[in-house]
Amino acid sequence: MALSHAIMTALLDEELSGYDLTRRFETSLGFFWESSHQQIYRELRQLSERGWLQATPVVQDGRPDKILYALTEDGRKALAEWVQGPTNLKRAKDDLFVKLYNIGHCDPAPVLAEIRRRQEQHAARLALYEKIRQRHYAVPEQLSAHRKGIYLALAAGIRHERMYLDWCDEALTLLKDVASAEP
Amino acid sequence: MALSHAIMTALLDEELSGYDLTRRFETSLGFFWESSHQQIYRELRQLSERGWLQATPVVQDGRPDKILYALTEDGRKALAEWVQGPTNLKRAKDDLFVKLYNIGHCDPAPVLAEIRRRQEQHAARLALYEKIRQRHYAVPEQLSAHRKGIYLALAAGIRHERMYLDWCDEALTLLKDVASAEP
DNA sequence: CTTTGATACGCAACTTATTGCATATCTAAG
DNA sequence: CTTAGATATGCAATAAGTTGCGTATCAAAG
Repeated sequence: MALSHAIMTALLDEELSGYDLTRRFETSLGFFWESSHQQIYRELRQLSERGWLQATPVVQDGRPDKILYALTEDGRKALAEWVQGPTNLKRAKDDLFVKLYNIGHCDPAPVLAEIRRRQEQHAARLALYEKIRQRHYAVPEQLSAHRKGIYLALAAGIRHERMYLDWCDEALTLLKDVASAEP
Repeated sequence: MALSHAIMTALLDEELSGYDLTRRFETSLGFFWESSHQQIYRELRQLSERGWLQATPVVQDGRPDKILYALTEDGRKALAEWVQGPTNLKRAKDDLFVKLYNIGHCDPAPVLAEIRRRQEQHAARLALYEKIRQRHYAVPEQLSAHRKGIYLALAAGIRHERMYLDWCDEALTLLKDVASAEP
């Protein structure tokens, strides 16, 4: 159960609607945690039923009505307990690595192409993260505790993208003659 | 559907039982793809029903009987198609990053402790991967295409562990006064 | 006055993954 | 002789995630 905690984390200091949360999960928090709007809405309903969120319908003018969700005291307590509890480390589960095991049995060209695509994607992400860092987290030592936490998540993202790009270089160099040579 | 492809990949050049596969998923392939034996057995049954695997019961002497699974021609074709197809990139979904967002709202001590635990886990993994590299992949340029692929998965693992360890250092340094200061 | 697009919400069906439990056989150690 | 441990397989229940579809409202552009 982790999406629920990610949602509650997003609600730590603001009330948000399902739609707002969907936006959040496309940026910031979403850099580390993806989710579809369908699942977010379902999770929100379940969390309200469990008493961890307070739902407030808001009638709007000029746009469709919405439901704002706020973290309750119970929710805050449950979240704190989860943060305090143990975290189990999970493997990445990247399909590309499984595909790499198939080189030598399949045509390697599509795998090579995929690595090049990754190179672009990760370069784009890195650029985005770097920009955010420069704008909002230029001097990490001077940030509040809360923002240090967020900065560190961003820093992990930056390190990850750099690492991945370096790996792509290594992979493309090592495989450059494989592409044409073997079937 | 990716576990099924990981299983088929493991069966590329040997017949294995569910038990054997469970072992494989605790080492080698398992460094990048975790799975429980229950799920593996279920997947094996489904893949046999779909005709992608051929199941052969083997009566054993001295130990319990088993079922050996081999990749069929159809299975090989399906796997090749999957390798050729697009790969969608997935976010890591590490709970620890969500927890980082909670620093400043919760007691940060347990998060710090978790980062130290990660440091140990990743150091251990790195040592293991390095050992495997030294033993079997010392000169990557001279490997066959197939083993180059496996080596690159290992290389990604090594880079990942190193990157994570560096990040842990950064995090612990940045948070070292937060631990005592804020509630 | 119609289309496009953003906002706002959700159901249903399906697949995938996790957790807990259960059952055997045989070896080797004590 | 009994117990621990490796080998070998599985069911059932639950949780989590994905995919496809459906319903609205309203603004602004054409």
